[in-house]
Amino acid sequence: MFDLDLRSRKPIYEQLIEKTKEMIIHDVLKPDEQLPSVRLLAKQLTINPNTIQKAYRELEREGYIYSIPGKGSFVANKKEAIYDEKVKQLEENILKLCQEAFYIGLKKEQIFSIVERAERAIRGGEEIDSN
Amino acid sequence: MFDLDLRSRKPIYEQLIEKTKEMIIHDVLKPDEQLPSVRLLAKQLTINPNTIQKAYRELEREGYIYSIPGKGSFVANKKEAIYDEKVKQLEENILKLCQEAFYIGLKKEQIFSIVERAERAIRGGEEIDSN
DNA sequence: TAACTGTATTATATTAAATAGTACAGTTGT
DNA sequence: ACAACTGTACTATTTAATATAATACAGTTA
Repeated sequence: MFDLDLRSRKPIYEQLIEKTKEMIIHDVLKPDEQLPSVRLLAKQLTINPNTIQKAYRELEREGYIYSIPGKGSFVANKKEAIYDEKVKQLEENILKLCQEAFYIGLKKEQIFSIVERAERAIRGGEEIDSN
Repeated sequence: MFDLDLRSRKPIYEQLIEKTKEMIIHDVLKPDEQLPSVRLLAKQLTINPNTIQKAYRELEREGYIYSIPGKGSFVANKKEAIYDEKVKQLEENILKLCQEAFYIGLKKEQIFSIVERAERAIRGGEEIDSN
């Protein structure tokens, strides 16, 4: 579930934050679903509980989860806000890359074909949604 | 010229590598043009010469520049190879982002409009090339 | 009450990044 | 020949971020 690369140059807590965000955005973790406790997850990942807590603290600060002392940590039900932010961020990144691509001479058609390739890659692995 | 953010969480030498690559790709630095010496650039950026050398060493390893002991460091004239690699890398990144975008529900038309916005942003600031 | 939960704190260890200093050999222009 | 450049190499040290370790406290749950 929370599989992360302990030998990466990227900090563990950052990886954990990213993975958790992804799972929330992709609805792998449902709203109000309980997350594993800091101690349990630390044991499972064989890392320190403080590292987990650091990640959870940041996730709560950004509104992805909420924590109740004594009860546990849960997925926030603010999917719209989070989703909108994610879309905005994606758009920014795509825009930036496309500008770079145009800047060094790629043509619009080349980028369109990449977009279509991405669509096929995704649509191929999912049931058709009829819209 | 080599303006970089000394307070970034990103290592200085990595920033320097990226900036230099950009300038080479964008032809701001021409083939066989001499780069500032490690000592001079270190003084200009008020950082340590070793940090510059680390960046130059990596740039040479990747084929972006070549260094001649006693003479200096120069921009490599392998633009085609570097360019091809850059294009490939850009395509990979765009593909990845588009897959992510499709995955969370964006439509092809939305991404196309982003691509076109990027094109306008670039074409607006350059003379038309007639192809 | 026992065993969970989140939270907080302090101290320590580890590692990467950056600095500092020195040295050696090749190049360049005077 | 000489002074002033160049790249390169090496060791030692400092700094900051990351991660660990060990506790502690309070609320929750069965």
